[in-house]
Amino acid sequence: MHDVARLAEVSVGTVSAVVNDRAGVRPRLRERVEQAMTALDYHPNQIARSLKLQVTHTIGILIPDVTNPFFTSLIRGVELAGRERGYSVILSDANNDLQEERRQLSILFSRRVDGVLISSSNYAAAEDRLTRRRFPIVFFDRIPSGYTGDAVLTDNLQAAYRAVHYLIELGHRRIAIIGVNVDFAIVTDRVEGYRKAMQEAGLPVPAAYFQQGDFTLASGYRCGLELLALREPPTAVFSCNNLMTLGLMGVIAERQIACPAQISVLGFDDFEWAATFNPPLTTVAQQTCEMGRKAMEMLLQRIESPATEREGEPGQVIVLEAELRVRRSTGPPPASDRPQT
Amino acid sequence: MHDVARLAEVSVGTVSAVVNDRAGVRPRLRERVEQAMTALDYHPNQIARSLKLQVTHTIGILIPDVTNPFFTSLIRGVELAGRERGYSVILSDANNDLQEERRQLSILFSRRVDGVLISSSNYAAAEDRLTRRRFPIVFFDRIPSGYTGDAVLTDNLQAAYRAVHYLIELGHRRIAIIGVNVDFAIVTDRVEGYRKAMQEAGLPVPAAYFQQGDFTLASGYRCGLELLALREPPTAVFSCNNLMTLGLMGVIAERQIACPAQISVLGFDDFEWAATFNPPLTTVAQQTCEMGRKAMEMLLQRIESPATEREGEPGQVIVLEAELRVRRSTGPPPASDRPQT
DNA sequence: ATTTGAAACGACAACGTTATTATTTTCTAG
DNA sequence: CTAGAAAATAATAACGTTGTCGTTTCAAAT
Repeated sequence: MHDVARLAEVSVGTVSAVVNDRAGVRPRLRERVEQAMTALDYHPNQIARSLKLQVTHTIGILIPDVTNPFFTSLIRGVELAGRERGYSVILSDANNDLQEERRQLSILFSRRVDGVLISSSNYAAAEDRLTRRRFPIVFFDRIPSGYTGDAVLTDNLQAAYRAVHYLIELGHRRIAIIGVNVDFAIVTDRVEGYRKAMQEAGLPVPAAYFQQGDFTLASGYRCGLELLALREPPTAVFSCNNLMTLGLMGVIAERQIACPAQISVLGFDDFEWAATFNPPLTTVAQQTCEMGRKAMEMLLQRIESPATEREGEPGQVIVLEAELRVRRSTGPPPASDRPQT
Repeated sequence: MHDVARLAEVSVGTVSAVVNDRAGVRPRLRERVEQAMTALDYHPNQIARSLKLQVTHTIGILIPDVTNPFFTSLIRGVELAGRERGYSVILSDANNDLQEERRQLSILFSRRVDGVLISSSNYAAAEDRLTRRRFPIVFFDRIPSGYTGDAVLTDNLQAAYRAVHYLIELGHRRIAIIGVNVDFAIVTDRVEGYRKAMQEAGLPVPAAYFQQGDFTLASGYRCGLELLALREPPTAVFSCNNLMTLGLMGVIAERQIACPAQISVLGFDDFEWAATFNPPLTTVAQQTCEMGRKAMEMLLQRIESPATEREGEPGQVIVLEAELRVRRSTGPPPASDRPQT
């Protein structure tokens, strides 16, 4: 900057003024400065600027698994929204590890990110340090129960309810679910939606139809195995996340069980190639990219509103609708299992 | 830091010394400082530190598409390697857009990242500004032809050659390829491997068997459509990337063509659920996570070696082997198409 | 021409660190 | 005990910006 100032024969203050295009610098000078900048290939040092301004225009995003397509689609939304307003994003993959999540959070804080977006592997980690300080933070998707701050999530209960209801309407009576044994609304609500739909239809839910995975493909495979080994296997399965659905489809293909003829599969989470799967998967599609976008916008709004305003405000929650995408992994149950009418 | 110093009744210099645990501070004082730090919940300001040290311990990674599983797996490797050495990563998704790539690169530079990892959508953008300055940069995967600096990539030619050779050994004679019309070694080498295998076997490659996609699922679908519409459709298809393979599988399932009985499919790029696909996909598996890791390590090595050393050194290139994972989307051609022996 | 008010510009102190230099304390040996 | 060396601590100038506050320049009005 000093070099630019010297070359253009102005003071550094003036250079700063043209960089941030503040009013009050005469066209002639401005031009001279701009020429000097390109001549020297000068790029303002954002680090120095951050130090001075106490603002980094950087946010951190902390997710449990970068390789999960749900999150990558979401990241795209975050990036897009951030880019429009000049924010960069530091990516942290907690790898489903609590310790790691806490450590990453601490690093982000040290780097003075202006805020963080988080899909938690765990609640406490985020809560203790950041929210207590009224640090701008918004949770999305995996929101721990009991959290009352800013968040954006899908209407999981309603979405699950409708999905299972659809299966019931197709004539299924023996419907299993693959859930996850953690205390996130994302899971409990989906299970609740399932229960509600089943209960309304007067359908029983034997304990064996209630499987617990852990979000991974392998666990979906394992649960599928259990379900198919049952004396009375389900005619439809509702799987609570994308990777578990894929695992389940793995067993089904392996055992050469006809889908949907013998068993219907309906999975939560859509992804680009769900439609080219064989059979094309019926899914509950969340607005992933939109979720990322909304979460980012919410965060930026918090960041850019003065701290005093933040103080009193209650947590804001955005709920997105999900869409049932009927493809060909669901169909009526086998004739022998149809309810007599 | 001043507060900590005041509370511990020492100078800021001493606090700095204990934070960076430099030698020469007596145990008694050190303890007092540490107590003060925890009492005030002090976290060193990395921004100020970066400004002073002229080093950010941050690298940028620029990729063409975050939602592509190939890249996400790679990102994981990058993160892992970075974490071990205290580096954070700023993610930039160029979205396959040249303009955007250039802009993002400029932003990364302004943020004074210590280096960048890039899988290019385009060559010139990266070249002009960064490499000319001997800025630490390593390319991976999508490396523009003509680039001579640091890079890590798969032995694409060999991998493609072996894949196609495998198809030929199965008895296929009419083998098509879905490539991409860009000047990246990643593509040209795969095509070259295909050609080499075909030529060696004395097999013809009609122009119609040579399709051009653009890395996307939709393009794979489109190319598949073209191939199947041929008067003499291929009995096997070699697809040059994961999304195009998925698109191709889409058409095949839609048209109810038996795979592998009627047509074999072999795709470049493996992914977690390729094995649970129906049929399980035969793929060429690159060491994605390892590629990320290696690229990061190479970059960090450049960064941490003094600039003078960097000057003369020629570009370093790491070549990784790929593995052919035979699953069930490939098999012998239909009986009518078998070569007479 | 001179005054006057506004608009342009420059000097300089921060921002939170680190590293160098200067100063004080502690220890060792005569 | 005290001189001297060695070790520990303090003071302070950077790092590259921004914004405040004087000071200068300019254009219009007298």
